[in-house]
Amino acid sequence: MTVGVADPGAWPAWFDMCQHRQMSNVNALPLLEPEAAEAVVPCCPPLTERPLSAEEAERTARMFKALGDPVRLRLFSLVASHAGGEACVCDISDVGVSQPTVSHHLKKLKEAGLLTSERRGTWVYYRVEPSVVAAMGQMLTAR
Amino acid sequence: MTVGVADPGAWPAWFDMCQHRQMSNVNALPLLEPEAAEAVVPCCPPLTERPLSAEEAERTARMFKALGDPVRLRLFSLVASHAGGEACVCDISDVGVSQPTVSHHLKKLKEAGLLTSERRGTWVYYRVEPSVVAAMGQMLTAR
DNA sequence: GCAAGAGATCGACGGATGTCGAAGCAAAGG
DNA sequence: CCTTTGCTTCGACATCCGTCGATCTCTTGC
Repeated sequence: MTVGVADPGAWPAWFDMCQHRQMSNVNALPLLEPEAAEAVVPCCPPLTERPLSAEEAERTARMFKALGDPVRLRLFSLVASHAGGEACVCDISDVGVSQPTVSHHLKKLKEAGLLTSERRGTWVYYRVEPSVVAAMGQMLTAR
Repeated sequence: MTVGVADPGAWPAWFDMCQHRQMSNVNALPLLEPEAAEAVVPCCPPLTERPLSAEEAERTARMFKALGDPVRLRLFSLVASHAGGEACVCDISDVGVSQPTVSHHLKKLKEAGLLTSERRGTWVYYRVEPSVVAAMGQMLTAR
């Protein structure tokens, strides 16, 4: 079954916030209602739009930090570029560190919301969480 | 005068690679010659395109790591969103840490290539390096 | 039930990193 | 020249973090 984000309390709250639409009029009430056609999008506005609050920075930094390690970055790109959109740990374990270390880094990526995992039989498969990655990309948008 | 990236040997090589044009008409060629029409492209391909090599991961992780600290992220967004595209240190020093610490983090951001600095009179102004930020954004592209 | 294989967790260790106060340096005025 | 102001550098310290070997858990197959 799907394991998903390891720590359930890690970022559900902000992710909900991030799901809010943000267009012209931010009259967007968080609850009910069939959201207006367009953007549920950005969550996190471009970093150029306005200064981040301390809390926003805290949450967001966690995601960037997850990609701030060479081994994790390789693991992530291995998963992201793997055929079928997912990869078994055994498929990506050859990054020059021990197996416990690989496991450790995959856990970090999961906690940051960048990956999800699912056990199927003997193997555990990881896949990327596109919405979170997209949100990060948004923040680096030119304007 | 312009200080630019602190350590000149930090990432010049790969940055050259990253400078290659990529769109139809980003004809803004810094130097001589109209290279073949289209894409010499992204420098850093999307992370989903292919697994990163160890060296690529090393270089790239340095940039993401720079944004992997809450204080640095706030400083970066303060500079990025500041009127005029630049900010004096005194304009952005109110992030809850001591002034030496602010200076330390700005240095890190500079070393990562995300910011440049220039002294004008008594003040030092920081501004973002758009091409580097864009390159990071590229890597988080959906495909 | 038991052995084997795939991953996760634990505990330990060493090096990296964020933080501060103190001191240094540079420009601008007196 | 000396002071003030803005910022960087230095040294010290505590914490975080990446790494590993050993161990544990879970699943499969005999």
